[in-house]
Amino acid sequence: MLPYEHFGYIGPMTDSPNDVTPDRLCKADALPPSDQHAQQYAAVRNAHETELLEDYVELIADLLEHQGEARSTDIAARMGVSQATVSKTVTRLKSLGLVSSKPYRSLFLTEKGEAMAAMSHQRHAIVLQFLRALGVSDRTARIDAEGMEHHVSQETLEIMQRYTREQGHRDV
Amino acid sequence: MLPYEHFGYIGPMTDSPNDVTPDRLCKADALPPSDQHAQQYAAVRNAHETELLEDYVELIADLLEHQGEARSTDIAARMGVSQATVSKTVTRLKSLGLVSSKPYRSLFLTEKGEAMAAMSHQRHAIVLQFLRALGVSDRTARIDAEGMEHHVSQETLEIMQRYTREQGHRDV
DNA sequence: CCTACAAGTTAACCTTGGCTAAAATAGTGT
DNA sequence: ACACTATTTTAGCCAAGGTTAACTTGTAGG
Ligand SMILES: [Mn+2]
Ligand SMILES: [Mn+2]
Ligand SMILES: [Mn+2]
Ligand SMILES: [Mn+2]
Repeated sequence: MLPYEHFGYIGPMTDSPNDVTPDRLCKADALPPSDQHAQQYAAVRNAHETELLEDYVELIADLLEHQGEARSTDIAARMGVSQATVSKTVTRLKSLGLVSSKPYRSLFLTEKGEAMAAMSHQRHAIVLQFLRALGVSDRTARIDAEGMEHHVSQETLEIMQRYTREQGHRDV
Repeated sequence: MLPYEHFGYIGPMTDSPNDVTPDRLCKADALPPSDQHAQQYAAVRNAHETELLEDYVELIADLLEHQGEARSTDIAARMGVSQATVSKTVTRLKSLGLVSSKPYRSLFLTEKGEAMAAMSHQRHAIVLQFLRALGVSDRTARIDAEGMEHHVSQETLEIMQRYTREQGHRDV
């Protein structure tokens, strides 16, 4: 069931970027202080709380823009998930005030939902364009961006933006 | 509860890397075909199935290396989670054949667990070093890497490695 | 108009990953 | 040996995100 029977091979690689390991070859790198380490994991758990919501509102906004309406059938197809699952998640989105709809009708975003969609879309685009600028293939960049986007801080986003901009001016 | 009341501001930014939008200013960018889009989300769901396991075995390996033993108290402290939660997750890790221990004793990794820990550690290190090479601060890089690592494909990992290596030779 | 079929909802179930509170075990010091 | 403390486990709770199967509603054709 779990896809971890095969561990995809990661070419030749040592622990440090340049092979030599100049100073201390003892004790790899030490663990960060316990409380800081805990905050790292907490940040990840935090991101997990909102990522599905972000993907939903982003997708709903895209459907509204590109097809004129957001039907839960389309969401189910695009998310690769059953309609029942979409229905339940939409209930949650409504209870959070992100989405509005009348029963058996198609979906709309509230102001708050639109704001979240806009932020998510922008962040998603920055990550995707950055990966492409790095040289990642379109297909892979889309897959990686879909997951990475939820774990990229403001600081990193700005650096990615700058890299993409400069890289775009350099060669193309 | 949900931390999405405030939307962290992302500086001035338009949709395309260079501001001008040369050709089509109509219709942003189109949605990918439905089945491809579904595969993106499926890949993310897939990563979510293993990421906690990966973090656990990685942490257990680190504790074994740096402290000589892996006690569930330490794991709980480092993960920022209750001991009961650790106990339950460890049960799952054991049932998956990744961890072994006798009741009330500290933890060890099986062969399989060590293999997973080694892969995860390596991938984590590549992502962390890449972020630092990009110019992200240590603290932020650690936080982002903790989440991103689980969503970075082989292809992207190799590109990150190459970037880090070249960047390391360029200035430093 | 009414009937089929498509679309949406609900019910019942499952696993994961959190929690608290209480019970069991291990280890330590006197 | 025994009692106290720290550690680990268990039990019972919860929410999220998934499933299938059955039910309801909307809509388009004849
Ligand atoms: Mn997105
Ligand atoms: Mn996403
Ligand atoms: Mn890791
Ligand atoms: Mn991680």
